[in-house]
Amino acid sequence: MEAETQARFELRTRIIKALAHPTRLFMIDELSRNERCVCELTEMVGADTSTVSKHLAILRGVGLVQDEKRGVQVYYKLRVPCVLNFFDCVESVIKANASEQLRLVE
Amino acid sequence: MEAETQARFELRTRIIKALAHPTRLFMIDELSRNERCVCELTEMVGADTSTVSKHLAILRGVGLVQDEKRGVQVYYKLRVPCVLNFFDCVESVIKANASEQLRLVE
DNA sequence: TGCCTCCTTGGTAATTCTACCAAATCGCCA
DNA sequence: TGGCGATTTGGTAGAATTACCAAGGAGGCA
Repeated sequence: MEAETQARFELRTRIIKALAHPTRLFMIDELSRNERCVCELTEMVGADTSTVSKHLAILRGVGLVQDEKRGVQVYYKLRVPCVLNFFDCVESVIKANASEQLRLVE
Repeated sequence: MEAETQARFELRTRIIKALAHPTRLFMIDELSRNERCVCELTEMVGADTSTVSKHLAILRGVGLVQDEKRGVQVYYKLRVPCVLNFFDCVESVIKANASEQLRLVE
Protein backbone atom coordinates (compact mmCIF):
# COMPACT_ATOMS: atom_id res chain seq x y z
CA MET A 1 0.00 0.00 0.00
CA GLU A 2 1.40 3.37 -0.99
CA ALA A 3 2.24 5.90 1.69
CA GLU A 4 -0.36 8.36 0.51
CA THR A 5 -3.07 5.71 0.37
CA GLN A 6 -2.06 4.58 3.82
CA ALA A 7 -2.30 8.15 5.09
CA ARG A 8 -5.76 8.61 3.61
CA PHE A 9 -7.11 5.50 5.26
CA GLU A 10 -5.50 6.38 8.56
CA LEU A 11 -7.27 9.71 8.48
CA ARG A 12 -10.58 7.96 7.96
CA THR A 13 -9.78 5.44 10.64
CA ARG A 14 -9.31 8.17 13.21
CA ILE A 15 -12.91 9.26 12.74
CA ILE A 16 -14.30 5.75 12.71
CA LYS A 17 -12.39 4.87 15.87
CA ALA A 18 -13.97 7.84 17.56
CA LEU A 19 -17.34 6.22 16.86
CA ALA A 20 -16.28 2.78 18.02
CA HIS A 21 -17.52 2.82 21.60
CA PRO A 22 -21.01 2.16 22.98
CA THR A 23 -20.99 5.24 25.18
CA ARG A 24 -19.87 7.53 22.39
CA LEU A 25 -22.42 6.02 20.02
CA PHE A 26 -25.11 6.58 22.59
CA MET A 27 -24.11 10.19 23.09
CA ILE A 28 -24.07 10.88 19.36
CA ASP A 29 -27.51 9.38 19.10
CA GLU A 30 -28.67 11.60 21.93
CA LEU A 31 -26.98 14.70 20.54
CA SER A 32 -28.69 14.12 17.22
CA ARG A 33 -31.94 14.92 18.98
CA ASN A 34 -30.87 17.63 21.40
CA GLU A 35 -27.82 19.49 22.45
CA ARG A 36 -26.82 18.46 25.95
CA CYS A 37 -24.48 19.62 28.67
CA VAL A 38 -21.88 17.28 30.13
CA CYS A 39 -23.82 16.87 33.33
CA GLU A 40 -26.91 15.70 31.46
CA LEU A 41 -24.93 13.21 29.42
CA THR A 42 -23.15 12.00 32.53
CA GLU A 43 -26.48 11.38 34.16
CA MET A 44 -27.80 9.49 31.13
CA VAL A 45 -24.71 7.40 30.59
CA GLY A 46 -24.23 6.60 34.25
CA ALA A 47 -20.43 6.76 34.36
CA ASP A 48 -17.92 9.00 36.08
CA THR A 49 -17.93 12.61 34.87
CA SER A 50 -14.30 12.38 33.90
CA THR A 51 -15.02 9.34 31.77
CA VAL A 52 -17.83 11.10 29.91
CA SER A 53 -15.72 14.21 29.50
CA LYS A 54 -12.94 12.18 27.93
CA HIS A 55 -15.33 10.48 25.56
CA LEU A 56 -16.63 13.87 24.49
CA ALA A 57 -13.09 15.11 24.01
CA ILE A 58 -12.48 12.23 21.61
CA LEU A 59 -15.60 13.09 19.58
CA ARG A 60 -14.68 16.76 19.61
CA GLY A 61 -11.11 15.97 18.62
CA VAL A 62 -12.19 14.51 15.30
CA GLY A 63 -14.81 17.15 14.65
CA LEU A 64 -17.92 15.04 15.16
CA VAL A 65 -19.32 17.27 17.87
CA GLN A 66 -19.02 20.89 18.84
CA ASP A 67 -18.91 22.38 22.31
CA GLU A 68 -20.09 25.70 23.62
CA LYS A 69 -19.53 27.04 27.07
CA ARG A 70 -22.50 28.76 28.68
CA GLY A 71 -21.77 30.03 32.12
CA VAL A 72 -20.56 27.13 34.15
CA GLN A 73 -21.87 24.46 31.82
CA VAL A 74 -20.58 23.13 28.53
CA TYR A 75 -23.09 22.17 25.87
CA TYR A 76 -22.30 19.72 23.13
CA LYS A 77 -24.08 19.27 19.84
CA LEU A 78 -23.70 17.07 16.79
CA ARG A 79 -21.76 18.69 14.01
CA VAL A 80 -22.16 16.00 11.35
CA PRO A 81 -25.71 14.67 10.92
CA CYS A 82 -24.68 12.30 8.13
CA VAL A 83 -23.29 9.81 10.61
CA LEU A 84 -26.90 8.96 11.39
CA ASN A 85 -27.35 7.48 7.92
CA PHE A 86 -24.47 5.24 8.70
CA PHE A 87 -26.21 3.89 11.77
CA ASP A 88 -29.05 2.80 9.50
CA CYS A 89 -26.51 0.93 7.45
CA VAL A 90 -25.04 -0.70 10.55
CA GLU A 91 -28.54 -1.62 11.61
CA SER A 92 -29.14 -3.28 8.26
CA VAL A 93 -25.98 -5.36 8.69
CA ILE A 94 -27.23 -6.51 12.06
CA LYS A 95 -30.59 -7.45 10.61
CA ALA A 96 -29.01 -9.27 7.67
CA ASN A 97 -26.83 -11.25 10.07
CA ALA A 98 -29.78 -12.16 12.25
CA SER A 99 -31.83 -13.28 9.24
CA GLU A 100 -28.96 -15.37 8.00
CA GLN A 101 -28.52 -17.07 11.35
CA LEU A 102 -32.23 -17.75 11.46
CA ARG A 103 -32.10 -19.26 7.99
CA LEU A 104 -29.30 -21.59 9.04
CA VAL A 105 -31.23 -22.79 12.05
CA GLU A 106 -34.48 -23.53 10.24
CA MET B 1 -28.20 3.80 30.41
CA GLU B 2 -30.60 0.86 30.42
CA ALA B 3 -29.30 -2.64 29.86
CA GLU B 4 -31.20 -3.05 26.60
CA THR B 5 -30.01 0.28 25.26
CA GLN B 6 -26.49 -0.64 26.25
CA ALA B 7 -26.82 -3.97 24.43
CA ARG B 8 -28.07 -2.30 21.27
CA PHE B 9 -25.18 0.11 21.14
CA GLU B 10 -22.69 -2.63 21.88
CA LEU B 11 -24.01 -4.56 18.91
CA ARG B 12 -23.49 -1.54 16.69
CA THR B 13 -20.07 -0.94 18.16
CA ARG B 14 -18.93 -4.40 17.18
CA ILE B 15 -19.51 -3.60 13.53
CA ILE B 16 -17.97 -0.16 13.71
CA LYS B 17 -14.90 -1.54 15.46
CA ALA B 18 -14.49 -3.98 12.63
CA LEU B 19 -14.16 -0.98 10.34
CA ALA B 20 -11.76 0.89 12.59
CA HIS B 21 -8.43 -0.10 11.08
CA PRO B 22 -6.64 1.33 8.03
CA THR B 23 -5.93 -2.08 6.53
CA ARG B 24 -9.50 -3.25 6.90
CA LEU B 25 -10.80 0.01 5.47
CA PHE B 26 -8.49 -0.36 2.54
CA MET B 27 -9.64 -3.90 1.89
CA ILE B 28 -13.30 -2.95 2.04
CA ASP B 29 -12.64 -0.19 -0.41
CA GLU B 30 -10.91 -2.65 -2.70
CA LEU B 31 -13.60 -5.30 -2.29
CA SER B 32 -16.24 -2.75 -3.22
CA ARG B 33 -14.71 -2.74 -6.68
CA ASN B 34 -13.75 -6.40 -7.11
CA GLU B 35 -13.82 -9.62 -5.23
CA ARG B 36 -10.29 -10.63 -4.28
CA CYS B 37 -8.51 -13.68 -2.95
CA VAL B 38 -6.41 -13.46 0.20
CA CYS B 39 -3.19 -13.63 -1.76
CA GLU B 40 -4.15 -10.60 -3.86
CA LEU B 41 -5.12 -8.59 -0.80
CA THR B 42 -1.95 -9.64 0.97
CA GLU B 43 0.06 -8.40 -1.99
CA MET B 44 -1.79 -5.07 -2.04
CA VAL B 45 -1.65 -4.48 1.68
CA GLY B 46 1.95 -5.52 2.06
CA ALA B 47 1.70 -7.30 5.40
CA ASP B 48 2.11 -10.87 6.54
CA THR B 49 -0.50 -13.29 5.16
CA SER B 50 -1.57 -14.26 8.63
CA THR B 51 -2.16 -10.63 9.50
CA VAL B 52 -4.35 -10.10 6.45
CA SER B 53 -6.22 -13.32 7.11
CA LYS B 54 -7.00 -12.21 10.63
CA HIS B 55 -8.24 -8.84 9.45
CA LEU B 56 -10.52 -10.60 7.00
CA ALA B 57 -11.76 -12.89 9.73
CA ILE B 58 -12.77 -9.83 11.73
CA LEU B 59 -14.71 -8.39 8.79
CA ARG B 60 -16.30 -11.75 8.10
CA GLY B 61 -17.15 -12.20 11.76
CA VAL B 62 -19.45 -9.20 11.75
CA GLY B 63 -20.94 -9.98 8.36
CA LEU B 64 -19.34 -7.17 6.38
CA VAL B 65 -17.71 -9.50 3.87
CA GLN B 66 -18.37 -12.96 2.55
CA ASP B 67 -15.85 -15.63 1.65
CA GLU B 68 -15.98 -18.37 -0.93
CA LYS B 69 -13.46 -21.10 -1.36
CA ARG B 70 -12.48 -21.89 -4.93
CA GLY B 71 -9.97 -24.65 -5.18
CA VAL B 72 -7.01 -23.65 -3.16
CA GLN B 73 -7.90 -19.98 -2.92
CA VAL B 74 -10.42 -18.09 -0.85
CA TYR B 75 -12.21 -15.16 -2.43
CA TYR B 76 -13.74 -12.38 -0.42
CA LYS B 77 -16.39 -9.93 -1.48
CA LEU B 78 -18.24 -7.06 0.13
CA ARG B 79 -21.62 -8.04 1.52
CA VAL B 80 -22.84 -4.59 2.54
CA PRO B 81 -22.39 -1.86 -0.05
CA CYS B 82 -24.02 0.77 2.12
CA VAL B 83 -20.83 1.21 4.13
CA LEU B 84 -19.47 3.07 1.13
CA ASN B 85 -21.97 5.89 1.72
CA PHE B 86 -20.55 6.19 5.15
CA PHE B 87 -17.09 6.74 3.79
CA ASP B 88 -18.45 9.72 1.92
CA CYS B 89 -19.72 11.05 5.21
CA VAL B 90 -16.37 10.47 6.87
CA GLU B 91 -14.74 12.24 3.98
CA SER B 92 -17.04 15.21 4.48
CA VAL B 93 -16.03 15.39 8.14
CA ILE B 94 -12.39 15.46 7.12
CA LYS B 95 -13.05 18.24 4.62
CA ALA B 96 -15.07 20.25 7.11
CA ASN B 97 -12.26 19.95 9.65
CA ALA B 98 -9.67 21.03 7.13
CA SER B 99 -11.76 24.04 6.07
CA GLU B 100 -12.25 25.03 9.67
CA GLN B 101 -8.54 24.86 10.39
CA LEU B 102 -7.85 26.91 7.31
CA ARG B 103 -10.38 29.50 8.43
CA LEU B 104 -8.68 29.78 11.81
CA VAL B 105 -5.31 30.35 10.23
CA GLU B 106 -6.39 33.04 7.82
C1' DT C 1 -12.88 36.93 48.87
C1' DG C 2 -14.40 32.29 49.64
C1' DC C 3 -17.04 28.56 48.26
C1' DC C 4 -19.58 25.51 45.40
C1' DT C 5 -20.61 23.30 41.06
C1' DC C 6 -19.25 21.98 36.43
C1' DC C 7 -15.85 20.31 33.66
C1' DT C 8 -11.14 18.92 32.16
C1' DT C 9 -6.60 16.92 32.79
C1' DG C 10 -3.05 13.57 35.07
C1' DG C 11 -2.03 9.23 36.47
C1' DT C 12 -2.57 4.25 36.60
C1' DA C 13 -4.13 -0.66 36.42
C1' DA C 14 -6.71 -3.75 33.57
C1' DT C 15 -8.29 -5.01 29.23
C1' DT C 16 -8.10 -5.23 24.24
C1' DC C 17 -5.83 -4.92 19.79
C1' DT C 18 -2.22 -5.85 16.51
C1' DA C 19 1.76 -7.76 14.04
C1' DC C 20 4.68 -11.31 13.27
C1' DC C 21 6.55 -16.10 13.59
C1' DA C 22 5.31 -21.10 13.85
C1' DA C 23 2.58 -24.65 13.13
C1' DA C 24 -1.66 -26.85 11.42
C1' DT C 25 -5.13 -27.51 7.60
C1' DC C 26 -6.82 -27.94 3.01
C1' DG C 27 -7.03 -28.77 -1.96
C1' DC C 28 -4.53 -29.94 -6.04
C1' DC C 29 -1.56 -32.59 -8.75
C1' DA C 30 2.58 -35.39 -9.96
C1' DT D 1 0.91 -41.08 -1.32
C1' DG D 2 3.94 -37.02 -0.98
C1' DG D 3 4.75 -32.40 -1.77
C1' DC D 4 3.46 -27.66 -2.58
C1' DG D 5 1.10 -23.36 -2.31
C1' DA D 6 -2.85 -20.95 -0.07
C1' DT D 7 -5.03 -19.98 4.13
C1' DT D 8 -6.08 -20.24 8.97
C1' DT D 9 -5.00 -20.71 13.84
C1' DG D 10 -1.96 -20.47 18.14
C1' DG D 11 1.14 -17.94 20.73
C1' DT D 12 3.28 -13.77 22.31
C1' DA D 13 5.36 -9.14 22.94
C1' DG D 14 4.28 -4.39 22.40
C1' DA D 15 0.93 -0.68 21.66
C1' DA D 16 -3.44 1.37 22.35
C1' DT D 17 -7.87 1.95 24.91
C1' DT D 18 -10.62 2.64 28.90
C1' DA D 19 -12.44 3.46 33.61
C1' DC D 20 -11.85 5.48 37.80
C1' DC D 21 -9.69 8.41 41.43
C1' DA D 22 -7.28 12.84 42.33
C1' DA D 23 -6.23 17.18 41.38
C1' DG D 24 -6.62 21.47 38.72
C1' DG D 25 -9.03 25.37 36.58
C1' DA D 26 -13.25 28.45 35.66
C1' DG D 27 -17.50 30.71 36.40
C1' DG D 28 -21.22 32.31 39.41
C1' DC D 29 -22.80 33.92 43.76
C1' DA D 30 -23.12 35.04 48.80
